[in-house]
Amino acid sequence: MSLDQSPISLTFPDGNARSYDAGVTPAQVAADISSSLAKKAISATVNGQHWDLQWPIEADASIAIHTMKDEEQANELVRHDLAHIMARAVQEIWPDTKVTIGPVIENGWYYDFDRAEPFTPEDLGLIEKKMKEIINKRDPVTTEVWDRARAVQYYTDNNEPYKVELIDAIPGDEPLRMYWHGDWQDLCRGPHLQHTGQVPGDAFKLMSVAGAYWRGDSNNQMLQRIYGVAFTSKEKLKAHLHMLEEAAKRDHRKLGREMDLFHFEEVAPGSVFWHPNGWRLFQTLIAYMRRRQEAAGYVEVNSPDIMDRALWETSGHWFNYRENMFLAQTQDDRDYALKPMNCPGHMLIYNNDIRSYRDLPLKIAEFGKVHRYEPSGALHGLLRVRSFTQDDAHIYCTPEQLTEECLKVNDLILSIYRDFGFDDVHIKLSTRPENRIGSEESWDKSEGALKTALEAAGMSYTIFEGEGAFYGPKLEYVLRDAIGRDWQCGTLQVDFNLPERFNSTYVAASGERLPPVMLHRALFGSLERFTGILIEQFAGKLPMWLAPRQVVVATITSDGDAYAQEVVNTLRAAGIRAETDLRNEKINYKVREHSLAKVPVILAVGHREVDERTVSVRRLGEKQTSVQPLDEFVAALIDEATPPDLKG
RNA sequence: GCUGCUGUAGCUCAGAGGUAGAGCACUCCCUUGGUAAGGGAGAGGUCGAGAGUUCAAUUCUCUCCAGCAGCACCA
Repeated sequence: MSLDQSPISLTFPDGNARSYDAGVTPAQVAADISSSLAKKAISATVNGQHWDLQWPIEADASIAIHTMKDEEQANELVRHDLAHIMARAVQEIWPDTKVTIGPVIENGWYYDFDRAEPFTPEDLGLIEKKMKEIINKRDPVTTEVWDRARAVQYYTDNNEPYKVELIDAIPGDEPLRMYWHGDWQDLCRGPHLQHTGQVPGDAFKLMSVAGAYWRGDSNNQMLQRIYGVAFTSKEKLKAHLHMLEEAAKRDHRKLGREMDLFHFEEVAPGSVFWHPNGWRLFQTLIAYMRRRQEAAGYVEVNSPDIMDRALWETSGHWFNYRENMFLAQTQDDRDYALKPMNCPGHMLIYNNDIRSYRDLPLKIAEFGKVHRYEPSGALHGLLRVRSFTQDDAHIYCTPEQLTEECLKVNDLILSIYRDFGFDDVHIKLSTRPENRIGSEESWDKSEGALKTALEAAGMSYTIFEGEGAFYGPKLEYVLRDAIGRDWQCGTLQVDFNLPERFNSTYVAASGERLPPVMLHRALFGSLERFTGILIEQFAGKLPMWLAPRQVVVATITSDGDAYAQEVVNTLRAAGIRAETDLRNEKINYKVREHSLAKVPVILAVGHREVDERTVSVRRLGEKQTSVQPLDEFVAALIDEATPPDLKG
């Protein structure tokens, strides 16, 4: 762009600077340093911006030249180039396919196509083969800047309507960048590699085809999306594929069957049939939460599952969420609905008495089961269901108490997550959505209260504009699990609206009747979902205090039956969840079966144990065993099985 | 809800236009065996549901239901 050829100074990461003519490209700079760097270079960072080797530099700048050793830049370029190479491969095989967009994502990329015929799994093999051919051609990547009119004309002529639409959506009037790999061309921000041969041909894999809406909008046409994963080396690809296999082994749906925790039926899609083992785990969680909430000053209530339409009209659910509610038809000409939330019921409990400022904050908790008609495609094991139990609570307080109550909830949530080994928690703050009730003023206040509390607690958070609930903004607590996946669990919402809709008041010190502020909060969120998350977090190997069966006492021969029963009785008396296995099977068989079912402790008893009043202890996942006196073992296990909140 | 795929015994899966098979699990018998599958016998299926094509459908076609992956959704 610049006409003058005045020298500019480029500063390298080691602090040295060199002088070049304005308009020099990183490729020229690399060649100036060494011919081997010129070959190996993949891109540059110029003034902190990821920069194509072909882009000119017009002013003084800092510069770093990247090679494949720079993992972050290399991954981005490899994935981005593969997106283009895949699109080119697809269009070479099926020329009538229209291209749309193909961004880099975590571990890989995807590209969305419009093609009448669906891609089959076999097609993926064809495409992959073609991609490797393109890589082997080592086609140089070239780039030009076009003005919009030319770009629009080009795509119109080439029957690529999606690209035209994309250009129309790019704001302003800035020129557009075009990229070529051989003859194939795409509109693209860049940067890209020097040539297709810089992509490692053995470090990528096409993973799946699925539908995806054009521009993410379900009103738009559905396109076909092909996902790929790519890395800078074959070893890294293998490691990633291995990690996926490991994650699949943690799948709570699979473990739920193996551990005999729950199942689903066609007659109740999205609703759980809890088996004895699963229900024990579920109840252990509820008992824990009940203790924590009681200690934090909550009172527990229970409200009806089915309530009249009138209530849901008052709360606003009837107008905002009726599509997603289960309705109950009866012979008395009334419309009922299964509760999708507990809050309206709690409003009625609040309103059933005259509340004084002395009663506030009033913290009403309920392990209420709610029903929501979730879209069929959303259902996923325990993680997304149509009926679930919330550890729900509503805190009624004065405006003055609001920030402090938010802080208390925040502390409680973090403390509880730590008890389950979740130390890595981040927070999302979702603000007023388009569809909402209540005044701007009340939204200002409630969003402000959440921000103030977070800042007072020194918590960092990410804002999600327009993602709040229809009645108020919300905080969402997101856990990162053992293998780096994020799970949204707890939530805290401020609500000025429901108290107003229900005409709720409290008597202030002045004698005035004032509306309380209300907090909605859930810590586990959905008990069903949290159970699923725990199963995946621990890969089924639950900590002792959560394990539904903590001990199985397995006999080696039937001579040990009486003693085994005695051991179980002793354990049960000590509050341990223990069972006998007296079956006529070999100890190997029993050990295998209980190990697969993830029972944390197997006690084998044979002649020696009977004679010496000991147990042979085998821990889940350990090969060696240890023989211990029964009393000693029980004492140690009691300690280990004590829930974290009850430990001294 | 949308796109694609799938649905056969409790589980994991094979099969084929002529009303079905394996392994494990289950029941019984033998076996009393010291830390991840001892041996034998037996029982078990309207092949997801309904309709259509056909002499004949579990197999082919259509509709519905459910599941899986992704998208959209998630008060």
